[in-house]
Amino acid sequence: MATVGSPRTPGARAGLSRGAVLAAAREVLAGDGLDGLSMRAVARRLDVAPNALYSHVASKAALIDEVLDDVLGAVEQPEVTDPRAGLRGLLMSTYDVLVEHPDLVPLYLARQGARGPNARRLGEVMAALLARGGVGGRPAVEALRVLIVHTIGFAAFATHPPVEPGAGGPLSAEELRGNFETGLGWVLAGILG
Amino acid sequence: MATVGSPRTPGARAGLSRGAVLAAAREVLAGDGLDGLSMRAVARRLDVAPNALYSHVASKAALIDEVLDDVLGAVEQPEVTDPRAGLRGLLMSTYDVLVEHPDLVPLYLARQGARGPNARRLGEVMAALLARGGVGGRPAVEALRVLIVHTIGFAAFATHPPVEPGAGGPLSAEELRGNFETGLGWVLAGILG
DNA sequence: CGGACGAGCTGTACGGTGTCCAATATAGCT
DNA sequence: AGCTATATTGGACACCGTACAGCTCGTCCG
Repeated sequence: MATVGSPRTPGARAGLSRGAVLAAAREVLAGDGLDGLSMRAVARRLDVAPNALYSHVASKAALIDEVLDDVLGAVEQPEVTDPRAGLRGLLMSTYDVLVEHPDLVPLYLARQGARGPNARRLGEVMAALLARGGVGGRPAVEALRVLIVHTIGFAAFATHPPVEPGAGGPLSAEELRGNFETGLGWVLAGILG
Repeated sequence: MATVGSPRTPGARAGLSRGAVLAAAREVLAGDGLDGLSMRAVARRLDVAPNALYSHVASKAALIDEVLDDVLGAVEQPEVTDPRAGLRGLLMSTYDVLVEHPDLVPLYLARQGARGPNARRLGEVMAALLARGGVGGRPAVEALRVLIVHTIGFAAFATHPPVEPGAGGPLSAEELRGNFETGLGWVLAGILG
């Protein structure tokens, strides 16, 4: 999960750390949902005054950004070098990670993905796979965008299903995942020919 | 834009109406952006106490839901009956409408589309087009989902561009629209064969 | 060993939010 | 005219994010 510890700076009392704040935020999120995620709630969970958080995090938005990127650290990077299989594996893993954190998905949605080092790393891996498949430059940027949209968007559907437009009962997680993979196949076919 | 007027109920003072509240909310949104959209701001614009809004709208969430569905009334319904052309036209129009309301897009994103009558009507039209293309039942539901995800997701990219992963300057609105249409073509090819 | 430094944390406070309650004003119907 | 149902108000509650000043304490320098 790639949470880092602080390297013992001078004047540091025993208490908090950036990682602890991050962890507490994720616990609050898991327990009380997105609406329950407030600075005060995080501080309460750490038995600390709300302002104390600001020694470790610039703002609530920054906190959320860090949580989002942190979670992406769990995405498995494919060992295959075949573009289609690699992208499929990477994005399926991304989808799985997102679905494991339902409360975070609307946040990814609202921010169009994360922005930290983990997210950047994933973007680079995807770009490399595309390049290996002969897709580079502007088309690669476009393809990347379609893939990311499809993945986050579908994770959102899986975690926060809206009203079903047609008919049929609620879909199981497996069906949804299959649905995602099918659509992913279409998109990859379009990208890689 | 399909805003409705109230049919003059007894005891009604000259003032407000559900439609007026909706309109004021959209004006605030256009003027001050999403962050500026508060019940108090809407009330201020109507020269009215904040609580007065609650006579016409159940909650802020309900207000937002109605605004979202309202905007969808501007989507052009295709006259064509050919599934591919019809879906393409419908979704391109949806994309255009979404892009015209940048501040609303994150809200569509967060709620996975709208839920009111306009949204339902669009869903039915799409389902009918799919059925005419020989896609029905569960596969139609899946296809619908992929299409909606692609459209809203891409509108989000167009209106709130994240950091570009690869390289190249910022994309123009036309390029983005073309990018959307290309991806849409891939998806439609996958759905309709 | 002692003092200074600087970071972590707290108390307090400001301006904002969504929304509930009781009370008032107003329009239409009988 | 009186009644009733509704719209609207004033006030309040419980939160929110976060800025500022000050205290506490570990660490380092002299």
